[in-house]
Amino acid sequence: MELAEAKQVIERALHEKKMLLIVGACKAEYWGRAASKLPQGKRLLVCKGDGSFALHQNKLLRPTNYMMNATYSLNHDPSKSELVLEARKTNPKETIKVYFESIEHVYASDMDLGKSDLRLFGTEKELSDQLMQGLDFIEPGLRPVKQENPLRTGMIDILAEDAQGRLVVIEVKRRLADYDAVTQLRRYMEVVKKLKGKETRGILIAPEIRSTAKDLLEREGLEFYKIDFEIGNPRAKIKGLEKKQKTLFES
Amino acid sequence: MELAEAKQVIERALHEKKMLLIVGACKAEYWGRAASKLPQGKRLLVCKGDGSFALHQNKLLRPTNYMMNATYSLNHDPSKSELVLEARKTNPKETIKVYFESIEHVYASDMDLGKSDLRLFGTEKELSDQLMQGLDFIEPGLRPVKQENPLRTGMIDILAEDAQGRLVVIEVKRRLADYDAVTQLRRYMEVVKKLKGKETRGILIAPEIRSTAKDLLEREGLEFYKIDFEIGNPRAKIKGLEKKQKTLFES
DNA sequence: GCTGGGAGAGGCTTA
DNA sequence: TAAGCCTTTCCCAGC
Repeated sequence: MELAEAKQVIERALHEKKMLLIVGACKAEYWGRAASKLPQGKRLLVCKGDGSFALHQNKLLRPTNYMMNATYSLNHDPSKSELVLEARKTNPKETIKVYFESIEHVYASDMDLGKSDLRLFGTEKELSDQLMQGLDFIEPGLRPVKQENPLRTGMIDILAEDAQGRLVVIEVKRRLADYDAVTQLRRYMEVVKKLKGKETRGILIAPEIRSTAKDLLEREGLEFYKIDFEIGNPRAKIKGLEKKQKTLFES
Repeated sequence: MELAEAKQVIERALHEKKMLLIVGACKAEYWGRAASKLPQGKRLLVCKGDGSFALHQNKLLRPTNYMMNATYSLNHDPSKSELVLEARKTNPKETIKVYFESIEHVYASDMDLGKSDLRLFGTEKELSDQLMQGLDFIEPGLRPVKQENPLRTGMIDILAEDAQGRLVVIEVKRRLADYDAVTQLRRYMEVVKKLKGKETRGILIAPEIRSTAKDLLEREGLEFYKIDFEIGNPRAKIKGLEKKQKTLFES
């Protein structure tokens, strides 16, 4: 395809905020939060109606170069037989230059910008909501008190109270809990204990826990419950639960 | 475009590991680590040669649905006038089904899978390499001992020794350091202190630090140096440095 | 607009 | 494979 011809199509597509696809041989340079150089090669460039810019190779999910809220300038230098697309943005200031040596394919589609209409199920918030409905299945008399309790240094997922009137800090993870999850829980537990000046427990609820994280958790006298939840529609359904070690306060 | 015709092109492209682009009206369902439903709408589907699958709307950088290492099955039900592309993978087990009602455009390009040929500058590793060249500009007599020192629970970016022979654990961040960066540093510092049984310092080097993180850092007696570096080619250049509070061991 | 934190994070490296 | 961690993380919700 002639570069001059491609330029026409591209300019029009960008102006009309269409979904623009370009397949061609190019090199690219990026300067902004970091910097990068991409040598010559055949690539796919996708420019979306909202100013999203993504240059893809034929592997991996993520683009090699990308930009949000880009504004474009397009320049064709016939003497160098090169079509240069420059994407810019401010805050932070970034630039990507794509130098097309040849263009194999251009396609522009009038696609609705629409709102994000994806409905996602099985998020951490959903799981937390479900737990707020009741915690008796974990332990009789354990009842949720407050969800998303803000502390200076983070947010307690669920604050609860057990049958003995002790405060229970609950940290929820929708997937493999790691070292950070446990240090988070410990931190919140310590804050609450200091704040309220009474015995406080810390419970981590997750489908799984990393071994090193489990070690720390046990050393700190925190509790872990393995939760088995079904990703459902419209909400996560808790299928099972398994206690992984004794409570500090159990004999 | 006829669905039956599209099916031929798509099947061939997938088999030949070409970069495949499909623009069409579809709905989609995902089931795996979470679950999602995407109602009818015009979208772009990109299937790459390495099995990367991404369904894009005309906004945002990230796809609404995606999968790595997908294997495909394609089915055309003429009675329902529907072309169904199913992407599957195991570990974890995931499925995406895309139901095409109509297809506006299909394009397949024989694009090299190649190796990742992007050269990126201004990474943390680069910054760390630069610091390994010498730390005298931070403090006279401070010298790097080891880079990327592995611990059971993580990696020390730089282990150094100061003029007094004390071990210094250095954590480097290329951008705003957060609470986690400080807990990381504290963890490594504690491990080293216990291991070596002698006075140990912990230094965080970053262009900026979050206020809550700074609080923790100061409470823990750790040190923060604000680094000002220029993203260069081929390496980050350290332009300036500012000490943000006194060392524990200073009067 | 900036800030904080989750994500179906992705992707890389090493044990 | 699991663990740990960096990323031009992206993205959203809250302030």
